[in-house]
Amino acid sequence: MVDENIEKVSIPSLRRLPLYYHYMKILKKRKVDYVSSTKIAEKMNLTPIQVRKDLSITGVKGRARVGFNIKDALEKIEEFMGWKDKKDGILVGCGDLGSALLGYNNFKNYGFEIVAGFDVDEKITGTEIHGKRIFPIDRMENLCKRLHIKVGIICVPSKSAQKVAERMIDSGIEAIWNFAPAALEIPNDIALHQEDMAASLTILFKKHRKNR
Amino acid sequence: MVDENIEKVSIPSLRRLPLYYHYMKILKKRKVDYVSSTKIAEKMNLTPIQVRKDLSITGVKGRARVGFNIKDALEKIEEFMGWKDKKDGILVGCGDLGSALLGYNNFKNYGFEIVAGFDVDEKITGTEIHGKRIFPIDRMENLCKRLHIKVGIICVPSKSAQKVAERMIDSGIEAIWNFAPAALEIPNDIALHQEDMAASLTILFKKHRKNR
DNA sequence: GAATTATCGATAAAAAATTATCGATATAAA
DNA sequence: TTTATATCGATAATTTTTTATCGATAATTC
Repeated sequence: MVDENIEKVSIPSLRRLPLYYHYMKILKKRKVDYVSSTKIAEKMNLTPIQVRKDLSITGVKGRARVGFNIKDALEKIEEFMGWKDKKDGILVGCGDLGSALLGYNNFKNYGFEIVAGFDVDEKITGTEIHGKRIFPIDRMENLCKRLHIKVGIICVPSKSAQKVAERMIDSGIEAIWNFAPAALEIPNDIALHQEDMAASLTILFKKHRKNR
Repeated sequence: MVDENIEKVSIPSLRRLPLYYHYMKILKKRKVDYVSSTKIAEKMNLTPIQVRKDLSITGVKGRARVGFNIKDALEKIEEFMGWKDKKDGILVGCGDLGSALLGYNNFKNYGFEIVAGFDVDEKITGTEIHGKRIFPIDRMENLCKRLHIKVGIICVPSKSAQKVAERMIDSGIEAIWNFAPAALEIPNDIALHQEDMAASLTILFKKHRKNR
């Protein structure tokens, strides 16, 4: 059931589900057992209907007059979001942002782990950052293929991003998470998610303007 | 015209516009003068119609059989996205991610600048990170009010995020960019943009699954 | 110079996402 | 025990977003 639905869920829903999850995590810590869609919706300025609809896709069932069992809901969200499947990834470009991501502790909560970093800078290759070993880029293909790594994070400057992406694809990477402000040209069968600070900032400012 | 439309543009459009922008920036560097929606769409696996529609909201006009003048389009996108208006912000939580953002050079391309960082850790308050001064949190209200700062970035651990958000609001902050994996409860008139690694990762993996 | 073609932009159609309605149900109050 | 109420979940309506259609236009080819 989940396996059928995961293909049909909308991106906005995928962005909202983690919010419900974060909130329910807090409630669980406070020993709360149930929460209603009304309550959740209030907290995040959404409609209860939307919250119910989003939650329903995970397969969790609510109880009339009571709401959703928090333990169940957390479980179902984790399952649906695929956070229980372990996935390894590599990161290229160990500058400030790359290093920060290498040390980002929350990835493990979502089933993800960065197993190694790559960089061109010989001053850092051979060292460790946040406990992750950093290799020169020409080691990428071998390492990825050997460990069957399918996820790559790009944190290099824009002008090198395309080249790195191509190299990742040659290394067997099938999903690219791009933090460089660059429009990558990649084959249709490679998954790409663009993390765009420009877009984020603009969305924030747009909301701000609307509020005034 | 832009002022009317900015209220009506969809979030997905706002996420796509920077991609067109990045791509056209590259073309401009290569001395290309015109590009068609067909070409752009091809590069990023979209439809030409969607590209035209997105671009049209910025006010840029294309030429039949030729496409869009790149210089004009870049200009119009910058204007429409509000990247020409200068905005200052502060950042709370100068750990790995916070520090990386303090040193993120691209913000200035989008009219944004972080003018100061705040932290509880006395080992770093009083110092500078990437040239930005770091203050203890109790200085926030005074500084924000004095400099009329309206934008705040949260990079603290989840459990402190709500408290920091409230403190920001008390300090006059009107737009919050939250990097902590926490669902903030804030008044309706405060703009909030959640940067959620959990959501991003999941969207990436979902795309990946679909491709296989 | 006429025919062909690529592209735009306006409008229409289709698809997707959000919101509303309402009967069913479970708890609490009378 | 009965009544009132909060909530769910299914379905319907609405709104928003995406995609298709098509005439107009500008460059290219014949």
